[in-house]
Amino acid sequence: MPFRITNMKSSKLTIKDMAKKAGVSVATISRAMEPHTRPKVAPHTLKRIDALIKKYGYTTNLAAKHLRQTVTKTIGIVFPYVPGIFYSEYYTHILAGVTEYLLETDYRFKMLLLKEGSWWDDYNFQAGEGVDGLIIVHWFKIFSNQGALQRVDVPYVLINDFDPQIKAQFVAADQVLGGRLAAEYLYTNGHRQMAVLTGPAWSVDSRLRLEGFKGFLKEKGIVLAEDLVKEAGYLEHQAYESAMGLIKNEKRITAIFCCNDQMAFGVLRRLKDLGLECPKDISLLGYDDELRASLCTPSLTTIRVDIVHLAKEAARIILSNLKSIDNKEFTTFLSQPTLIERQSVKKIN
Amino acid sequence: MPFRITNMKSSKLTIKDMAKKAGVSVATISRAMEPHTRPKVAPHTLKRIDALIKKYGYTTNLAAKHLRQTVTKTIGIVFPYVPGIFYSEYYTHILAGVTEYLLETDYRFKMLLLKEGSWWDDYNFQAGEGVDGLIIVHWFKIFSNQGALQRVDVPYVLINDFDPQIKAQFVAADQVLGGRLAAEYLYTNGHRQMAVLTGPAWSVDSRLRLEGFKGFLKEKGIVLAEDLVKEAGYLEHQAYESAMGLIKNEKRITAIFCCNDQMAFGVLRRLKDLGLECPKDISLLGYDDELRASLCTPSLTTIRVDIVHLAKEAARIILSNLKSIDNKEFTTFLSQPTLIERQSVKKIN
DNA sequence: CTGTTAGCGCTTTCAT
DNA sequence: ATGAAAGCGCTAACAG
Repeated sequence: MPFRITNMKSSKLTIKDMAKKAGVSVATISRAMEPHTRPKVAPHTLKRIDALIKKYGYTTNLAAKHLRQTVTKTIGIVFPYVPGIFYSEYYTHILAGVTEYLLETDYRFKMLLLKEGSWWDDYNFQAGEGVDGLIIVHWFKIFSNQGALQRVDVPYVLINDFDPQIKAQFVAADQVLGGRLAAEYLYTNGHRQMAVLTGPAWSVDSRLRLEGFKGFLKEKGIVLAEDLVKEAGYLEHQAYESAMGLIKNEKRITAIFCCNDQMAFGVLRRLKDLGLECPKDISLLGYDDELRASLCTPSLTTIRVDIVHLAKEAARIILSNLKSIDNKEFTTFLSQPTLIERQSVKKIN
Repeated sequence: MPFRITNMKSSKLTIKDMAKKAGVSVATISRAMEPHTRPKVAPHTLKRIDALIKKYGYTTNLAAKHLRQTVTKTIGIVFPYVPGIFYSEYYTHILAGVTEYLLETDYRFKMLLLKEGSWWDDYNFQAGEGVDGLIIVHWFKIFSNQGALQRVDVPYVLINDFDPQIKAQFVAADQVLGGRLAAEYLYTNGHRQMAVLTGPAWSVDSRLRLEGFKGFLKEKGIVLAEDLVKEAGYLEHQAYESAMGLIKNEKRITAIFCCNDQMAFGVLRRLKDLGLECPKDISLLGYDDELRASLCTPSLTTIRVDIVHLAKEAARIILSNLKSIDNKEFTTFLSQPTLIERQSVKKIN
């Protein structure tokens, strides 16, 4: 016999109901609900109210509360609504870092997923939905429209995808350097004919990594052929597909630089399926240093960015900005990537 | 020269401001903001309003909006605020599944983190903070107090931690069966002296897994000694510590069943540091089948639950319940775990 | 210590 | 097609 739920929303108790039950005014109930106003209520009244609240399970209506007071004691993080994002440690470690930091504070945490362009295209999304401050990931993907970012109505910090044009607080890794490190390492190991698998077109970081990579090679007089740079959307399965063209290319490449580890894993699988060996036949260089990178065979040489640290930093900055509300500076926190040497790159001479 | 932000919140445009600018009433602006009411506004008025909205970047205040209308077109997920949760695929894959499903709909997604007991202890948390339906993970951790769960004011679905006592919609894996599979496999491979590393005390699932494990052994006349069952909070580093006592125990164990993979990885590391070999010296059995399980050395034999599928199912159910608001049944979706055989268990005779 | 009251920004009848 | 006005549930200023 199935049990039925009734829609309790309609019968939700309001502060008025509680006031009536307790024989006090709504103001008194209100005061009893917040730690810092509780001392204003007489102990015996408090006791009675608390009992009632417990009995009926009254909770304040947040919408109403936030309409009155703007402080919500909540930090939000915004991700673009792209498929597969939670399979990538890049995103989950941002979550890990931010929440780890916030857990030690009295701030709540909320994550919002935004469809592309939603912020602007449908005017019904609002930046500060119950949030005092915002950490924004892939701002470019969400705020592709001119100036939309400046309209966010709470203090915010952008993680990565650094763009000096944007006057905003950034917490980012030096992706150009990361790209350079990759190129330098491959070059030093004797590689001259290389290919690159990039992230999606909207990714500023992917562009910067490529820029750094190309930049170093250019200094060495090497130009990366157009057809040796392919987009694979940061996705493992897409890289698996795209790798084909790179490997079978008439220009015999000796190494592939993947703009994230996920894509490197895809290429690795493709190589195996093709009966090729890494690094013997083709060397591979990743980016991110995901957990799997040290476990796969061969273990993956990759560029490491301490994203958890970056995320904690973002949380720290947002909270500090909240304290000194209208007097903050656009500092830019830039973290240095490092190369983690493993087994996926062969030394050739 | 640092650039300054001014707190834009204070200067946020309201519907009144827009009405004045457009020379219409607030009602007209309101109608222009929502697709289904837009037809009620004359085309030329609409055009003028749209331009203004674009120009000033006006967005409606969600708190005010939700105070009037209860529908938010948003599904929320609630996690307990415990450290390390985003390092575990168990949680990130729940996120992956739910969002993957929701992405195909016109629902927004929001994730909330709740500190232990917050729902009840501080009465200021409210279930439906801008959410039409809720997916709740580890309900027991959040709603440890009697009846608090029943007070949630929106339709909800609980993922895992199945308890037949609770009259609610569950989407869960059959953890008892999972535990049985583990015991059966070890038993079949000749193991008789085994130990177990469990999740935190509040985890219903961990308890169920252990129950199933013990249950099977009991049928075979084997009783698990008290001191061979240790709690390690589902955490890798904690398992690394706890493993010590199990391994050095005078009762010479031949295998350890870990209630999640993370803990198995911790034990694996401990074994290595102790100069012991898995599975030669001690066999290991995990639970969850994380990505790393197939990559570590030795690869980990583990119990697999399709958590992504479970999560999608939860999202599907919540949406379907929302359609037929006060006429839903407590169906319980139970998924079957399977054993993934790899290299971490030795056959002994 | 407690109550009265204005009003946060919006949606939605009800008029016109 | 548009406007006037009530009121969602709450907080905070003010009065007592």
